[in-house]
Amino acid sequence: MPKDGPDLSPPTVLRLSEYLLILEQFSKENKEIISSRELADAYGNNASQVRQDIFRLENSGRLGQGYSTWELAEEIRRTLGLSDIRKVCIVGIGNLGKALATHVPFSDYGMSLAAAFDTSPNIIGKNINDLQVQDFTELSKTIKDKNIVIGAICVPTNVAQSVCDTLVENGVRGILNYSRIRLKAPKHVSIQYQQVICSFMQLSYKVSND
Amino acid sequence: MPKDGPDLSPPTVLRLSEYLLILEQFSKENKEIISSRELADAYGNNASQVRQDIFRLENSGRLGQGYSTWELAEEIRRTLGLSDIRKVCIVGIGNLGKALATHVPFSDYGMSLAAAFDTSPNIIGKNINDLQVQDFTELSKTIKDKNIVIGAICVPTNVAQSVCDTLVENGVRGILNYSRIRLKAPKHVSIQYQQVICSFMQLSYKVSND
DNA sequence: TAGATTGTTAATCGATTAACAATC
DNA sequence: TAGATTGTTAATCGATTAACAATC
Repeated sequence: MPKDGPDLSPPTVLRLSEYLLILEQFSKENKEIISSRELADAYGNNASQVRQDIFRLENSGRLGQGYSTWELAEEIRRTLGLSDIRKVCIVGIGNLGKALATHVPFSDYGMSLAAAFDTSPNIIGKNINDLQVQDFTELSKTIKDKNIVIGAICVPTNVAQSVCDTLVENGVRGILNYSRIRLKAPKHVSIQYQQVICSFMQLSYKVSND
Repeated sequence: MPKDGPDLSPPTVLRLSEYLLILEQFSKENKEIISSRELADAYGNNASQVRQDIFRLENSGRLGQGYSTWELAEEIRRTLGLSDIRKVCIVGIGNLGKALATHVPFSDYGMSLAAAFDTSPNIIGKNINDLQVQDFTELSKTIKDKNIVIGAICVPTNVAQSVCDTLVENGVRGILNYSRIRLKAPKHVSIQYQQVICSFMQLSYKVSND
């Protein structure tokens, strides 16, 4: 029983987060029990991998009976650290930042968008979802006061590194980077790259080769 | 010498596309030669993996001398199918679609944004980067006429599947999905999921566990 | 030349898939 | 009960890392 300590592999963590969206869907359709096979069909992998992923959780289904949609979702949430509402900020409220702020369902998944920053006077003070866009100069204070640990960088490439530095200085440990440069940050900081152009390139390769 | 046929693993394809951004950077700084070590340092992996990735390409560097920044970039582009300009469309020109249309540097990486669609009369006819947003009803004809093979879905979740179906019917074989549902499509169609909330969840896990 | 660096094979590591007893 | 399904170990597969001869 080597089942303790949180040490899920990155692919497993990614899939768990994606299962959560699917479980949400099933939940809405009032499906209370789901089997590894059904989840696999919805996801596009196989039942064995689903069970292997769920096996890593602290506890899970009922032997021989499938998983309770609700309990499984709850357990995934807990494992991903979403039980206590995690606070997030967005830096740079252009089209992209605005899109994230308005369309990402933070509150459905144990997070809350706690602050948004920009430097443009046209944007500062505007409201997005009951949240007022703040001046970038207030970033340090706000992040510390509100205990924000995750930040999305949606600023132009040339200022991305300096925004990253400021975030890190003030205690942010998870960064979603939409700029096109590779950021330098201390090892304790996790960076997720969202380089849209790279996704298009991957598609180009696939389209060329089958 | 088992070096033919295009059969790069997904992680390798992803990294190659990311190397390309880095090479671009070095190129701008007039660095003409780059070693596997330098590239690895910039990327954040190790020289061995860089060489292994490049080894998969048809040809590459000069033994003992490093890689020509320009030639390597060109070879990656070729391998990813970006030599002949690949045409792309975006469906749904809300904040997100607008952000992609304006900020993704398609033309720097062998692609071209050839069409954009929406259903709202407020948006149809507007110009983005010399491109006029078209009525969604023109999608089928336009995609076929212009030979568009890649599409980004930036529409609300409830219509995403039907947009996907229309794209596939008209010959699109690569889809970037920004909606929150899992799309059903024939096997010859590649789908890349860009579920932003999942990226945030992955960060949450990392932030919780180190 | 000697030091640096690639191309390429081999070794290691990790992730996926298969299998099946235990359970409901 | 019999059929379905999980939990978990073992087997397979693939990706990363190490090593080093060949080359400049």
